[in-house]
Amino acid sequence: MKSPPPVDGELVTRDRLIRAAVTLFQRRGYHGTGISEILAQAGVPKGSLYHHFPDGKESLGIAALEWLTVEMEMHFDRCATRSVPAARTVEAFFRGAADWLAENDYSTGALLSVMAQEAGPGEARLMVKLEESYQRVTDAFSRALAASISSTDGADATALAQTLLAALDGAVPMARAARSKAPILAVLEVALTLLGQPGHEAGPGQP
Amino acid sequence: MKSPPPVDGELVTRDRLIRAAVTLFQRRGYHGTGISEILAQAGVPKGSLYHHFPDGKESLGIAALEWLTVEMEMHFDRCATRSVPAARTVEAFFRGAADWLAENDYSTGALLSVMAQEAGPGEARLMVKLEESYQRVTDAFSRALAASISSTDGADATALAQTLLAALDGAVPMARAARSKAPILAVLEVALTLLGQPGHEAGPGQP
DNA sequence: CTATCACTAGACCGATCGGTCTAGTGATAG
DNA sequence: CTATCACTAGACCGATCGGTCTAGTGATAG
Repeated sequence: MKSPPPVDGELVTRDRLIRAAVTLFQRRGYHGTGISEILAQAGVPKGSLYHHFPDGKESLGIAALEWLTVEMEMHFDRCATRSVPAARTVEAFFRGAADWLAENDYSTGALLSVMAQEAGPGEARLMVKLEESYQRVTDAFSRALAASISSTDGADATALAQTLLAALDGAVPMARAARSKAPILAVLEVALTLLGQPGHEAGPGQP
Repeated sequence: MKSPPPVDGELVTRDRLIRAAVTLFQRRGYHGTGISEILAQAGVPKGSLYHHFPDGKESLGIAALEWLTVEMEMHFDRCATRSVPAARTVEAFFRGAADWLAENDYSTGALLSVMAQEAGPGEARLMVKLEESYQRVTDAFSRALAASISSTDGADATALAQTLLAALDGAVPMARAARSKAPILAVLEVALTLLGQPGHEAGPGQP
């Protein structure tokens, strides 16, 4: 082994590719995004892509999913360790998505959801990764909820996390089509009634 | 004007194209489906496509959305006129989606949701149609729910319809990735608690 | 100073994309 | 019998797709 990564240099190019892939796949979907667009956005030549991802687009898709999954796991685990009340976790999650959509002119979307709907038998590895990612994100969300709901009602935290994640994933394209936060906020409102009234739960705030 | 449509002959080719487009867009998304695949599945030559849809793929996408929208409006309006209880409407809707997914080996998806996430500024007409379709489907669903819930809780029927539709649209790709009905059924379970307990509402059944 | 190696750079590839265009074909109107 | 018209059929188009391959380049190890 020669160059033990100069800490930059190795990761920078690879990471730029992943970040560009995440952004563009969210905007236009997996099949709707060309390799050349990713290259242009990342400012990287084609040779570098196939050096870092010898298996090409599908591997890049998998890396994009991994990146987003880790990002969400960290977010939810932060909520969990701070014992953020479930209602606040959900509200922040939904409002965050709505704001982020608005800031990007409603041109961005839910990565897992688009990719899961586009992937076919020709992208078997992508599909496997999608299953794993959904599982990990749901688990992390569920842990964040469980930290505060103990037993608010009969539904257990996993089913609740799955439902809320699905509701947001479904509301994002609605908001995108309507060019408005309204669908997400409407869904949030209903979701909060599911957790007991909006602001009524106590719980230690963030330090 | 010469041939006033022989009732068949005009519609058959056009409809075959639309049906093929719906099926394939659901499976692989809009950008993931090539014109040639649609042509092959419909058994129609290229010339016919551009005769019936001079504006090409985007028009076909719009026609596919219209077809699905009408289909869903009819379904929900049938529920409404028969005064099917809300819980039963929702249960049938979710279970129907789960069964249909399973029957198709989890290769099919939610048309509005995929297309809304893939459409960009280059497909402006598609985006406008998507907004309209979401609106009409939500309205029809909401009418079906309003027929029986009067005021079950504070949430009005429109917000509820929007939420349940979003939850299903989000659960479908989860089920697809997991190759299992479980995510849809879990979401259904939670949804039913939102409407009062699963089977507890009375209401005239179907004649 | 030299050999090695990770990585960059982009020319080039066949395949497929969505779309156009010309030549029929066959039923109808007169 | 003829002209018209909706429609079919598919050859053909340039552009772009994802992917390969060769030629560097520059830092490190010895």
